[in-house]
Amino acid sequence: MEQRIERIKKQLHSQSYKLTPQREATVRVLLEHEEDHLSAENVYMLVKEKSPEIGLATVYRTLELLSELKVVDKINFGDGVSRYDLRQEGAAHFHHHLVCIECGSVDEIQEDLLEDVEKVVEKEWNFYIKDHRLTFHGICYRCRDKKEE
Amino acid sequence: MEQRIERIKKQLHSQSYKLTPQREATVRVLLEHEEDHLSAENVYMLVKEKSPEIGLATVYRTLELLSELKVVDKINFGDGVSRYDLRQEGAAHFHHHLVCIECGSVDEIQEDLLEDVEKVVEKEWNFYIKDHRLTFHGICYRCRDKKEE
DNA sequence: GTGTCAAACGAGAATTATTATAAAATTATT
DNA sequence: AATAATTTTATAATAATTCTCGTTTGACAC
Repeated sequence: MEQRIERIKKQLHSQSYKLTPQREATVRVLLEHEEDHLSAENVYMLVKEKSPEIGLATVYRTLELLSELKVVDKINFGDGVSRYDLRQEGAAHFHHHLVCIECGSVDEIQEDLLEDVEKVVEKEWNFYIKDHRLTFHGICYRCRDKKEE
Repeated sequence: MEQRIERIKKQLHSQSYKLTPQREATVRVLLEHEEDHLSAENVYMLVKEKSPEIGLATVYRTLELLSELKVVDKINFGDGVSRYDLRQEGAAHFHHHLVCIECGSVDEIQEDLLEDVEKVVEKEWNFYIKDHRLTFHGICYRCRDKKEE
């Protein structure tokens, strides 16, 4: 945890940004909820518990900044809210998501899976891929189990 | 064109919805701009040209309805606006997109490409896939050509 | 055709997420 | 400690979308 914060601090400094207490508090919340897909509002409320003086705009700016630095990914599942997801350190590519249309849960797939597809796209469409977003909508294992009962 | 409208009309009727003049005008705009990825505002302005009395809320309501019926897909490229895309008739799956980070163009890939990936996901994650969204971000062939000049 | 009733519409208000603004506070540096 | 630049706070502004509600329309029975 401390090491990751330290590395993020260095990353900020290398572009002459500061790791202010507000930014650190925000990063800590993201690290503590790595599994989740928090909205800006979610992050705001969680940060407020530890640092009640923080403003919503600061959280937005911090998330925007972290997004630019590729520390987090800003994603959108079509529910009108942006969600922010910590990138795995050293991950070349963005991970995928499984959104359950029954219970609304969002699971992550860290494996790449798209290598072959990307080769085809690069070749057939002459498109130089920098990043990708892949989301599956369907029914998760939990809801499937429930139905069998 | 007329046949597709006729089929959409039947689809609406089968769920006891009406194809009102406003709805028909909206569908016509979508058919005429099948290549594009129009926002609700875009659609509204185009429909207004032919049917100036139409209201913005009606366009939103119609797009929402068509989205429920799977006639259009509501997509979100992360620019804060929802876009609406006609589904290919009979297409089992939603098509993919290539978003160029230089010129902002959006191209479509109609081929499935994900069959193998989906098999893996269904099996390994025990997830029953109903639909998917796949978007690549990168540099399109037009911008690549430009750079070589 | 006319009456009826639910569905759909239009106009504008309301809501929600996000961004901009400006004054005050903080930070690193001298 | 003073300075200058960055960052924060609080609030206002904006933009996309949805809601409300009084009015209109369309489909069907008579």
